[in-house]
Amino acid sequence: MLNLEVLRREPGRVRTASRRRGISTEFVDRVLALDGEHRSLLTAVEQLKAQKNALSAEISKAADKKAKAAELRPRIAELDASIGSAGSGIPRLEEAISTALAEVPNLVDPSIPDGSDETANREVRRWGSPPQFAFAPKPHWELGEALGIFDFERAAKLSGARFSILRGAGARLSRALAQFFLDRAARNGYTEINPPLLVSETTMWSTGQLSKFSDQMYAFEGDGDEKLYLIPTAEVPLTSLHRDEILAAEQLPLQYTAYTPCFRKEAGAAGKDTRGLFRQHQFEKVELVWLTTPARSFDDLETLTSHASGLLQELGLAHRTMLLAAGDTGFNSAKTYDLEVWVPSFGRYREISSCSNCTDFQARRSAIRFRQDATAKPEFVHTLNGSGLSLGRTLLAIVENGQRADGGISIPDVLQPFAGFASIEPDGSVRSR
RNA sequence: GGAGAGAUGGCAGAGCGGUUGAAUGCGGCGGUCUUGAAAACCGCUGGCCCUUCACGGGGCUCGUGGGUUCGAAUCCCACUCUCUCCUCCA
Repeated sequence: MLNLEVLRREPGRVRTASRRRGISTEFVDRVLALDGEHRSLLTAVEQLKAQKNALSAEISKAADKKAKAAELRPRIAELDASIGSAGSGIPRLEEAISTALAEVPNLVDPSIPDGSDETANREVRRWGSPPQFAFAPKPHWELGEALGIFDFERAAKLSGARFSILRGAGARLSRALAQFFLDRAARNGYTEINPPLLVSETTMWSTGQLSKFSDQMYAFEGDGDEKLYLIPTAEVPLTSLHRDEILAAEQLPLQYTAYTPCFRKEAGAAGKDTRGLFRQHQFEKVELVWLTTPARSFDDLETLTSHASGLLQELGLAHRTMLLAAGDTGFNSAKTYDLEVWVPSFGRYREISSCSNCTDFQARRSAIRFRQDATAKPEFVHTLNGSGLSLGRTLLAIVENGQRADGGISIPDVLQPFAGFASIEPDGSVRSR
């Protein structure tokens, strides 16, 4: 959520950032008008309340409280009436302001490129080069089905389109990836969390998934009247861990990681990436989250991105780092790097990780604050998140990039100790070195 | 699923319906003392919002939302959460 104060003080900055995202700036004047009205009513009501409180104090100090109360009652009743009429509009205004504000995306950082879509994204780094095959490479769904390590047909039988089954060496490889990613996360200072996969509406709202993206998520009836949502990413529970807390500056940065399934409806993605593992309703991911201070959050974003990129480097997968243009940057984010891995069947780089600095946007919604020192006023932390990495997409990249002429798969060296094998043979069996 | 207990400031823990935004202890910050530290002693120490250049002034806040009252942490109602016992269970 945007800071109302920034809107008041620097409406021009808000307009500029919104225009860069390609969204209407009409809300700026609307919110400012509502805010002005709200504040004048508030001041009026508070003055009346102060008068009333003064009269009550007079009663409490009087020798004969009953008599004093009787004497002042008519004046108090008058004040009550004024308070009621002056204050009646306040809840409506507050509601209108917060609803309007909650729908405005984060302000984009000045350092990111202009542009309304992904064609304007800027490539900032490239690592490795796509493998050259002496044969016609196959897509992972063909390889995987032939090897018996992926089964899309039976997955469709069980659950419908956009579900997958990993089998034998495929399932083991996926588990090895999780182990590898978590192992590296631990080395990089992340604390591993095993969070709930169903979270409350409040939690979804506070990380900015609601109310804008409810059509992307699976919802269930909870015990009370609050719905429960299946997490679309572990960013949600990890970022919310310290909701409504005031942290000490020495605690920061906090780095968390979690290996979880993620669930997305993929509404609006009809016809896109319909084959293979690329886009699924259920997938697994190791997520990396930081809670940090405003002073260092953009440096921390570079570190976080390098952690994700480092995994691809260790796996020997060619990839590039894209700085997203304003129009392609997500709702919560001020600045996002996407990592794109080379996928032979697409003949191009495809997203495998997205690392974002959400600045104070989620922290304000979630009330996650810190104190510079014991006497300082609490300020909002900055939250960062990135995938490190998506298991399905990494798996398909390994299979496609590691394929051999005979249809077998070579496993990256670094993964072999975790997997327990060095290759998958054409018959689906595994072989150590 | 059944029965009971509770929710107060960073923590622990008081609180006859009327200067109680809240005793007391611990913790934290500042000071005195000390070569330094500890101990001891003194002072300060929640959050949100409005207003003010500032000093300051004001409102809200004792799980949440209502109600009673001139006045509620204290009384009433509803909800949420936590804990204990029984039951069930991976």
